[in-house]
Amino acid sequence: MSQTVQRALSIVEFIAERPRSLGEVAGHLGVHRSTALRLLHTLREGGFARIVGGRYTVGLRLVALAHQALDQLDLHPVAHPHLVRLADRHGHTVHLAQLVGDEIVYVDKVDGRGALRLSSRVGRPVNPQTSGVGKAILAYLDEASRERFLARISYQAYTATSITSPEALRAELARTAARGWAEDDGEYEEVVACVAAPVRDARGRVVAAVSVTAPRVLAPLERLRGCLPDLTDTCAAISRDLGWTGGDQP
Amino acid sequence: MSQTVQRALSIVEFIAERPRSLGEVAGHLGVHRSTALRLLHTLREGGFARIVGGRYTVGLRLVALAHQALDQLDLHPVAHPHLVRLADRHGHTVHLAQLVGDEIVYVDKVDGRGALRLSSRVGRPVNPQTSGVGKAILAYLDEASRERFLARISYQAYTATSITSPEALRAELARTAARGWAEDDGEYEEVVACVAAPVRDARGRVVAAVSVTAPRVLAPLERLRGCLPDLTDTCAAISRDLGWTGGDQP
DNA sequence: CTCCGTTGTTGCACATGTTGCAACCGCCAG
DNA sequence: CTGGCGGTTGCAACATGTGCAACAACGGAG
Repeated sequence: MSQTVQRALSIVEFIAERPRSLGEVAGHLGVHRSTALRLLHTLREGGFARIVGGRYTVGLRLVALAHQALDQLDLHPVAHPHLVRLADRHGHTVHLAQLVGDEIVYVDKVDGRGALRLSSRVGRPVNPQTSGVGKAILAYLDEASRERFLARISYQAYTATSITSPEALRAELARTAARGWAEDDGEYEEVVACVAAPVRDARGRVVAAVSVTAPRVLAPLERLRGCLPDLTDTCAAISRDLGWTGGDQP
Repeated sequence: MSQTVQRALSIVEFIAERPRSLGEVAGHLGVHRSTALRLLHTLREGGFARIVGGRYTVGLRLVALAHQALDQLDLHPVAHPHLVRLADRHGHTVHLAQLVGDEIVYVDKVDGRGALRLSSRVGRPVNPQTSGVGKAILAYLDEASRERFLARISYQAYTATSITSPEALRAELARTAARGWAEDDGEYEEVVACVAAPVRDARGRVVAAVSVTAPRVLAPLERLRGCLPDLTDTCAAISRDLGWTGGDQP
């Protein structure tokens, strides 16, 4: 493991929070100012950091690489037009989460029309047990993979409706599989609800999910359930674009 | 300058192109496989790389940091809803480019409805002399800044309509300033045209520009000019959201 | 205007972290 | 079964990264 590279990556994380001075970076890393300066120079030269008003912030080359990486996921460019239309028809925020390796992450987000913004962020992991997209993916994993996920979950009680045990989550996933869609009824943030449905790849495996999400004051769960026919049609269309040929709903 | 960090960043650039094996990474850097392996392990641990099917590709943590960085730009979250609506009304791709330090970069892009995709990419620099957004920003820079930009441009003739001299560019920028908008008539890619207008910050300085862009087969320049009232209104709205209070068009 | 403290920067000696090597393991094709 | 290839690891050598001391610039207080 490379200590120098770890330091550099740690700097990038630190300056992404908000612009930072050289001294703050040196303090954060616990190194001499001259060490921090050299690391920052190298990050700047590579486009991963830049200086604005005497403070260091993230460089635009990193942003370009991130977009390049998203385009490589295959799913994002295929799904994005569908998500935009779905968000447009319902006026609510739409998320796409994908199973990437052994975690589920948000890979796209299309904002709804309202002024309220949801805190989810592309690139970040999903809470698999509280989020609609997490449950919509977990419900269709093979048992061994699913149990590995369940074993890693902390079952924290974020709100009164959070799922707090593996048994309760298994029951919820069984319900999800039976009806073909998942929901989040304020289980992570009390004021947010969503419905979600799975997306299949060419071989019929569930690799992603899409959700329609809104603050409950604007759209309680019952109202979001009204989006389900359109949502599951959208997921079927994305699945077909990925080469899935199954006739029934994904 | 840190050689080890340079190597790590070079690895991230290399694997962002497409997934790469350990041997390819070692060959690209000119180092031993064990050296490349240690660097990749550190990048993986920091979330900047991951393994898929025995090959290394970009990690999702980098994607999350990029979105965080874009949110820090102040402009992107403010402008994005306006861009989405503008793209929706016209059905064409909309770009937002921002003056960041001493370069102009694409910071947002909302795809149009057609199947054709434009090659522009968020995070990447703009060609200031061929692109509408580049010209819309350059036209309003103070003379010293503008001349610095003009001095750095290579004036390559990408197409028959490219601007190929500083004099021609100065004339074009004067026209842009006089009429309040810029255009790209296939100057970088012959098949693409656009119109663009400037965005001002709270102090009235032009800090960004928005363009409506389309393949010429779908929307020749004359047709895109029809979008100009809506485009300049949108830029005025974004400018007001940034605190600009000038009464006339930006 | 002067002085002091803070921040950013640089040259250099040296400590240490990085590096390549050799060997190993697993896999696959012949 | 064998050989080649790719991924991995322990270790000694050495090349690089590091902290230190000193310097310059800047801003604020007196």
